[in-house]
Amino acid sequence: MISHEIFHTLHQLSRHLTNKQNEALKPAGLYSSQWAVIYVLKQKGSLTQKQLCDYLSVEAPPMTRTIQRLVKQGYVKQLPGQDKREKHVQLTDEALSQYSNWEKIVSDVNNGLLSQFPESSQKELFHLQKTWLKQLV
Amino acid sequence: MISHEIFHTLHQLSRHLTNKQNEALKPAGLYSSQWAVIYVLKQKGSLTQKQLCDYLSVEAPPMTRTIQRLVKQGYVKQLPGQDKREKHVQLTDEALSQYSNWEKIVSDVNNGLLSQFPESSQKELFHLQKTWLKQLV
DNA sequence: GCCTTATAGTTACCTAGGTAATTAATTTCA
DNA sequence: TGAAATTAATTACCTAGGTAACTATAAGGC
Repeated sequence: MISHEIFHTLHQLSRHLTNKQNEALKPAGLYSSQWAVIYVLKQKGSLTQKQLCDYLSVEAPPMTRTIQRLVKQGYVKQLPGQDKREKHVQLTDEALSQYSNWEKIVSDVNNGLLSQFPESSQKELFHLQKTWLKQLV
Repeated sequence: MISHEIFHTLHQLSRHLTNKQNEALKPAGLYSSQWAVIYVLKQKGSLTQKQLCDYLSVEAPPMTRTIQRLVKQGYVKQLPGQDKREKHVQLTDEALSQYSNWEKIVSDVNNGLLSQFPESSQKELFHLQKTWLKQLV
């Protein structure tokens, strides 16, 4: 019965990686959950909170909190949409000007975490994860 | 730059699996974090909280909370050790008598989550995860 | 022996993410 | 058109896990 071990190892890996990312982002005043939102917004431009939830597979309430913190820090603004229920979220100029710094911080920590792990293994792992996840969702 | 995708996929997988386990355990009145403790205690017999933290790679405060809930539910007891700072934790008879039910619940949900994922892939994924984790810790 | 340091556990407080219930705006449909 | 159902976002409250500060016990150095 290998299932228990797979789940446990995956859980530990996930926590470890998140912790390391948070540690690296701390000097920048950001948390990993905030970075995830910023990263998506940088690529997509403007999204409703619902769209952000769908992209990141997160429920609405935690998304509301993460965005409100980003708004308070001045990194994100919420614009009312045609549909008045929606809030269109986008990065501020301040966030755009800092993006490359943040991107470097995250790239560096990620590369450090992967540095001893051969690229072929990375690709294989990624492929397996993606395949499994696709079956589950 | 594959790193961001690996981290994101792994994070999503971990959340999804935990959510499914919690859902399955709900009728039994248990949470996945409690099950993790019970599972270790069943195999090891009696452990101090420190040892439990080390086995599960969890900090002391969340372990205290999880154990206190298990104590309140009558599934775990804390015995003072030779070293009076320590608390030796072990399963109660009540927990032992229910263990096989819980074990079946978790096995079933785990197997369900893995049912479409070939066993060779499971083994490969587990191997890669374990290898990576070993490098990180 | 005594004082300092280390360790086990707890408490308080933080982020991350989940469900349930609520509100306001939009759709649907009879 | 007007009532009912749906949807986007929020609020309140829960578990999960992290750090910092604290308490009580144990271990070491003098």
